[in-house]
Amino acid sequence: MRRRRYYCPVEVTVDVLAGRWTPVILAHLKEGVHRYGELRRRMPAVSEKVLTERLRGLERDGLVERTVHDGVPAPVSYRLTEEGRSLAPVLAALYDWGTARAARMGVPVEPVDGPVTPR
Amino acid sequence: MRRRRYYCPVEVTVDVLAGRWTPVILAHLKEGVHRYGELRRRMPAVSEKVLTERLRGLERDGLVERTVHDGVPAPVSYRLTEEGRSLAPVLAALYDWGTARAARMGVPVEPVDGPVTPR
DNA sequence: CTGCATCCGATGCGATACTG
DNA sequence: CAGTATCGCATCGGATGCAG
Repeated sequence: MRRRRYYCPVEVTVDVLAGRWTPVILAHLKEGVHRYGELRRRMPAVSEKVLTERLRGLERDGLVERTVHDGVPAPVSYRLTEEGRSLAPVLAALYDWGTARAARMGVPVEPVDGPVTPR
Repeated sequence: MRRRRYYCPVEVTVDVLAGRWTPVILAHLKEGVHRYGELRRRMPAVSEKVLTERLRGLERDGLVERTVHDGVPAPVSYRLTEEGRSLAPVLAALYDWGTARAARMGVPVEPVDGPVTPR
């Protein structure tokens, strides 16, 4: 973990989900196994650098598993670990509130490759 | 909102909850109205600068309401707005997962409910 | 008590170019 | 296809000092 002492459980969660894109990556992986390129398509606004950095960090924290498959070039897939799947309620809550907030604010949300529907 | 386009509802939520301390502040306010000093006591690791910045931002985003009471010096209290209270499921999920994660990792979480702990 | 002002380092993030 | 390497800006956030 990053800090010595925690005074609220929320601080623990925030440490793991830190960064602008970490929760978004996990929300997509919650839907199933995804290739690197699939994640890129679903997150057009994130740079390759940041996407890779976050995936490495999530791997280090034990939330995501990286698998290199046979093939040329070698396909790489990412999936949630058991620990990562335990975040499902958090990710669903983030998703639901974002949906409602966007509706209240009249802000459009345009998923790529069809809806990214949780659950 | 910060960005023009959203490709996933989670991005909307993350924009509002951005920052290391924002979710923690909201989680404390979810428990009830709090004075500035009470928030300081419950969040010993955050600086006054950041706490004030976040509270102002949350006020701007319509999640928190700031009230100056009579008295010298004037007491100031903070409470969630209706929009802020709509975050309750998100905050509860963050809290619950943090609690479980800390237990799995053997990391202690020590809430400050009593007197001030000086830094 | 509740803050604001200032400084400043650390980190996050985006853009671009390049590679096995 | 799935990354690395590099650069530079922006933002975050901690420390300190001061004020009404």
